[in-house]
Amino acid sequence: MDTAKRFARSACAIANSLDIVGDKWSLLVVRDLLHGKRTYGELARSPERIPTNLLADRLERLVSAGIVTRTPYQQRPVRYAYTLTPKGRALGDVLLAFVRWGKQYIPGTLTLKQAPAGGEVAAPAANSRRARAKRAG
Amino acid sequence: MDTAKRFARSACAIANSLDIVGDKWSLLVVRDLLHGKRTYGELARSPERIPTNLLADRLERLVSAGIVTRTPYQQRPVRYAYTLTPKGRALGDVLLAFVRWGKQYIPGTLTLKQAPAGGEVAAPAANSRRARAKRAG
DNA sequence: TTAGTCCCTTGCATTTTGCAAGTGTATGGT
DNA sequence: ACCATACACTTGCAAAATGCAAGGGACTAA
Repeated sequence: MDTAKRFARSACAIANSLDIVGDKWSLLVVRDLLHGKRTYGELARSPERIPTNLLADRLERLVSAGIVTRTPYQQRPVRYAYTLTPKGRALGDVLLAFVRWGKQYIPGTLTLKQAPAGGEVAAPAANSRRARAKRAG
Repeated sequence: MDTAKRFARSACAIANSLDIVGDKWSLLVVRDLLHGKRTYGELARSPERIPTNLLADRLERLVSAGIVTRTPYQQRPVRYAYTLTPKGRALGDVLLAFVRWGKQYIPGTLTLKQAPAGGEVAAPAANSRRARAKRAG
């Protein structure tokens, strides 16, 4: 198969990298995994509050791109931990470049570790029957 | 104004960088400008073939983000050249990180300079009356 | 039972993207 | 004058991606 068919847009390494992680969420997920987060819930609670359908979608894509691995860490019920592959860990260099650029050119931005409350945000308890009854009026 | 209002998602430098250039096209435009392209037409003719409405939109956004400057390079008709500001040139480090990652982990990808025909693709002559008549049947 | 947690899925409205064609201003050729 | 072409966009519209809110299954603890 030739170049025209093998790549979506061109053979450029930048273009193809962007086709994999060139959106507003993928690299944030990688960032969190690099910071040691491992579960869906931990990722969902990050300060940017990724919508859960997008989190599920991004994890799936990252897994099929060979950037993330999904492994069960408990049974009954089975729960999965998401971890970076070497390919995923190598994105750390890209993230570092973004951090340096952002800190230099976007006033007020920080590394997540410097953010208040350790970069975590509390999640509301949203799915109890009480909460649902309350919303229903 | 506090952090919650000043940033769209969080104070994280990565998140805010992605809010500016975290899509599939912006960094390709920056790449081309770094490679010395200067006009709308040159940018539009890059191998990835950015749709022209998106090119116009991205240039506008990059200008208002302080990454690109638009200056007239001729009169009658007035034509503009797009060039990178220091903030834009500094994105070179991000692009370099993407190139290294892509070349290592996405088989077959290249630097644009290594691509056939110097990374350029011919544009069809699409707006002549003859071409239009031909399409109309 | 009831409440709560965890990990997602689903429905749907809004926004973004992408394709194709059109527009306005100019130059060069005949 | 007339035609072809170039350049730099704009416009219209369909398709895809995003984001919000709610739903749901599997389980634990009270």
